[in-house]
Amino acid sequence: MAVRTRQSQRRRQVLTRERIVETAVELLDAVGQGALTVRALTGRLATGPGAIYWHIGNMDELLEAATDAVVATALATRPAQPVGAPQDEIRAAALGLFDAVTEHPWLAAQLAVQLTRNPWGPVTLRIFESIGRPVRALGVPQGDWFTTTSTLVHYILGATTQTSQASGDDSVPGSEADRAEFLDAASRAWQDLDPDDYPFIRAIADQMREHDDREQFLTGIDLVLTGITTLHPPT
Amino acid sequence: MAVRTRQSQRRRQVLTRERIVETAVELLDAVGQGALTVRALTGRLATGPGAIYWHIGNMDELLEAATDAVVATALATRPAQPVGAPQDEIRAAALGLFDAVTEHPWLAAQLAVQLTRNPWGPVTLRIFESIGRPVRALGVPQGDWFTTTSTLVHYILGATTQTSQASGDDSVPGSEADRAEFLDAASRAWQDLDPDDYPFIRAIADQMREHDDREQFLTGIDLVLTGITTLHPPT
DNA sequence: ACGGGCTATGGAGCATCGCTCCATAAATGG
DNA sequence: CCATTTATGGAGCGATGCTCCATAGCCCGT
Repeated sequence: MAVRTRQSQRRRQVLTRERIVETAVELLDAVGQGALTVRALTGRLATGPGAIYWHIGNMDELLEAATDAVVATALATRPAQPVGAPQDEIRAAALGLFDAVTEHPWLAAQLAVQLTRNPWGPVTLRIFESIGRPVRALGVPQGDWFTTTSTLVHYILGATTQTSQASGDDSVPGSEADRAEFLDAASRAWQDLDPDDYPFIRAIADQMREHDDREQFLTGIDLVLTGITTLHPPT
Repeated sequence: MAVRTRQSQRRRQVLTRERIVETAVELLDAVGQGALTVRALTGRLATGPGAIYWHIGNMDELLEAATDAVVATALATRPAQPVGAPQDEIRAAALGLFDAVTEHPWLAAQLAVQLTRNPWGPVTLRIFESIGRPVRALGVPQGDWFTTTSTLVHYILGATTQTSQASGDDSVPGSEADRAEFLDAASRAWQDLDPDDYPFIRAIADQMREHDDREQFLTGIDLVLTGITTLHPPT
């Protein structure tokens, strides 16, 4: 009976919520944001909508689960116990998210949407925990833990959501040449703006063309960290 | 003929891109995010889809135009010439956006989505200009204008997109009592999390229940501003 | 061994969406 | 006054998320 029982745990092993989420991520990675439909899922999984909705309940719920899965692996690369300085912990977690977004172009939009629709969902919670722990280790007084961590998380999410490949297609990450071309076009467009309405944009058009997203992301992190350690000097 | 010409400028004044955007904002404010459909628009404007698509081209374009309109008025409340300290200019612009989001609940999701889909669209440009000008006045060296402003804008957008009414309905802003109830429930849920997985979240559950979004938003702004003035001390 | 009850499946189909097409009415220009 | 252009609104297409339901597979008590 032991054998029967072990087999029965998976019935015919056809469908699991886990397997659905997994294929959803595959589909999102391969074809892009707009291609994750229940029909595409039924095709890949050789089943019908009823079977999927038995496990998943909602399309938004599936997207949330897919996002949570990717974010979890992105943050799980760090060891459980902190090894370096708290600042490095924060940088590592932030970069984990940043790289996950560049690797999964659909993640940026999903992070943003779920941040608005369910501000304290599992994804936000996970990120908050990963950033909050080193913030605590940073010597920030307990009364400021929440606000300080919020500031960091908000910056990270704002920056990662804007850092998406600006290619026409949604699926392919876009080559380096495409990116250079895009930045060039944008920079030129900025030069042509109305000097009365957009003097500042025109002034930074050059910097914008030559900037590196990842490097700038880290600079922003350090800027916020500087603010934190200035307001709360380590004892 | 002059009279004819003046009349002809507006034909029968039935449809304008401006009028469509205006009704779109009304609809979004009244019924909520998911209720802005072309059919709802044709109903309110007593016309057909063809007429609307003659002016608008795309549903996303309409949403972008609506967002841009609201953001423009939110930022336009400030005088053209700076009157106070650069820090106050930045706070004013940020609060303008913050209040616009609380007034138009759909704005948060739209800001987020457009930030990912079109990172350098008109909306982002407008916000960048409003924040960049006081950043320049802050004495930040020219080479750091772009990065510094980016950091601020990213924090502002990240924070405003999370600050949405967490009510079930999408339309009504949600009463004060609803918010208190929601925070209470969330705080209690956090207490019940696994202590091994979420020690930090559990530790800040109390602060989370009692926090004020707007106040915390401003604290975050000041934190970033502290980082800026620390890295770039005013001469 | 076997049959009732629960779990899970996949297909048919519904309501609704964004959007296109097109006949045509209104304004313009020669 | 007519030909041309501009603008309109309705019919309808393809596709979507999701529900409903007949039924197949599995568990368990007898």
